[in-house]
Amino acid sequence: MPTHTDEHSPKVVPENRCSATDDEPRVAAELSCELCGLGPVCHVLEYGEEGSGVPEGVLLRRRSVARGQAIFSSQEPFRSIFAVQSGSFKTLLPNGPRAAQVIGFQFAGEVVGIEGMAEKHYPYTARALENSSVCELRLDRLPESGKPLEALQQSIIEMLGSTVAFNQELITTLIHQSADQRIAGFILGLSRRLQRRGLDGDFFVLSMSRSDIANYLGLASETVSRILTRLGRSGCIKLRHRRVRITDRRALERTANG
Amino acid sequence: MPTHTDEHSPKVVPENRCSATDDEPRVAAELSCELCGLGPVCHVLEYGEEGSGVPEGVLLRRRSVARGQAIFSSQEPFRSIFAVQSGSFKTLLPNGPRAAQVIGFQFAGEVVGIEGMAEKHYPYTARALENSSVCELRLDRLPESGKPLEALQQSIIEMLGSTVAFNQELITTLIHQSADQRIAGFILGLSRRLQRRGLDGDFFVLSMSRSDIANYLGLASETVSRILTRLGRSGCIKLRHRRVRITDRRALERTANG
DNA sequence: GGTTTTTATTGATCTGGATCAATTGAACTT
DNA sequence: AAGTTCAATTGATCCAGATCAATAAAAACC
Repeated sequence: MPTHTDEHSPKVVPENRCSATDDEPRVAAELSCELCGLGPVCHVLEYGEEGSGVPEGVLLRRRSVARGQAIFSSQEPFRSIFAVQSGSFKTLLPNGPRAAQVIGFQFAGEVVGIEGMAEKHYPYTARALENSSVCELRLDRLPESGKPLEALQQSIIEMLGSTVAFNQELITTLIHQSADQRIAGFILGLSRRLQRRGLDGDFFVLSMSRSDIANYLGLASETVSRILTRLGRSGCIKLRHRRVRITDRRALERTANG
Repeated sequence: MPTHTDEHSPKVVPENRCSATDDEPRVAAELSCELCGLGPVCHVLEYGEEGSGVPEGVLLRRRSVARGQAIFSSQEPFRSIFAVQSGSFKTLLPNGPRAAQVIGFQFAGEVVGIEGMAEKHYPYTARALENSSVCELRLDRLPESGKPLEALQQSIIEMLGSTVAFNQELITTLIHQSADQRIAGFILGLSRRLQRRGLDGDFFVLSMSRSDIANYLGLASETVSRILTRLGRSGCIKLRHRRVRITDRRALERTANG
């Protein structure tokens, strides 16, 4: 009988919870181009510059994506890379008979789909975790545009390089870290990524489910749940549903480093 | 890392032969350029063509590397990508206070170091597992050579793309597969990679230690040892010291798939 | 050759996190 | 407001693989 709730805490929000005044952010604001990871690429293409002569819509297009909808699917022929303008996505690698493997999450300002450029087909599916919007860059139309490719390719190389680095980090994490370390590190990672794009890194919404997190980190969803509440009890974070507030970053970092 | 598909038949007779008397192969033969993963790149640069006009030694250089020696180290500024001509290497990601993480193995015909191109510094150290030789391609000298970059960059993009794909596979493996599956899959993977370069895929030498394998697969070295002998007892492989012969590929594949 | 050092095998025990199972709670529908 | 459905929490149990420990076998060295 887990009724430790009522006796001592009348109507007060429990310690490890966010205060009731923290409203859910209704619709995420779109990120400005300066903070976007596609920035360098767009700059090469002279978007955002005055009188660039390239008609908007040929190479660059904005789309909104409903929660649960995919912007592209695994095996589809490659056409475009996308930058998240608002909202968030998960990427899924098909995994034979088993359920798909979550191999990444993307937030505002981050780029999805470059891997497709190398392989000619998207290797994974990208699915919106909430109502979102993206910038689509039609790379397959680039030759027609008459733009020089060299600088663009260099940007692509750099983006692929950071993807490799990120994945190698993840591999190390999966091999060496305990479940607690992984989850503390995951929260910190999200926080830093949001901050990099000028968003709030201390209070944010986990747009993905517990089982998405579990799948991504190689854990059971029950374990994720347990550890999140434990992190709440130990004062590192305040957690309510999918809203997280980092209350003791130091302690969280200590947990992440073992 | 698997890069592109070969259409030529093997020209090199590998020294790690299939003799019943288990002789240690003394010095592995060097791989021909047709079977090398750098092939497309070299082709772009018109190496191997008659009268290419580019003096050998400016862009391309051959080096031999003693066992235990590093061809480049993590954090060093990027200069070259390398193709393994003979022998084998492991790549090591520094991992804070802990021992370095093995993030990959490279064999004849495979390419090492491209990730450095994106980051301007090598992210990892590449160390020879045995006496080996490499082809060094001085990409930093490329601008001076007056060669067009576009096609080369496209090859780099493709190589980085397959690295990403390979790592994402590895992540899935680490998350979903049991220790037995990982090791069976590891052996099969080595076998396929050797075959792709025209080498013997049924009998080969594990040039890396049990703990290198363990580190790479996220296991304890004792577990690797135990499972290897178990695979031996079940008739999938014959194992003596570091020499492996695949005796029942079917069964091995069944083990790898669970 | 013999001696030391490193690497691998095998056994015995222990544990982090998976799995099974039962509620509880949110978010949609109507 | 009351179902209905899906996500999350919490508890109890179990096991794959880590860890500890003790040889054994290669490789390296003199």
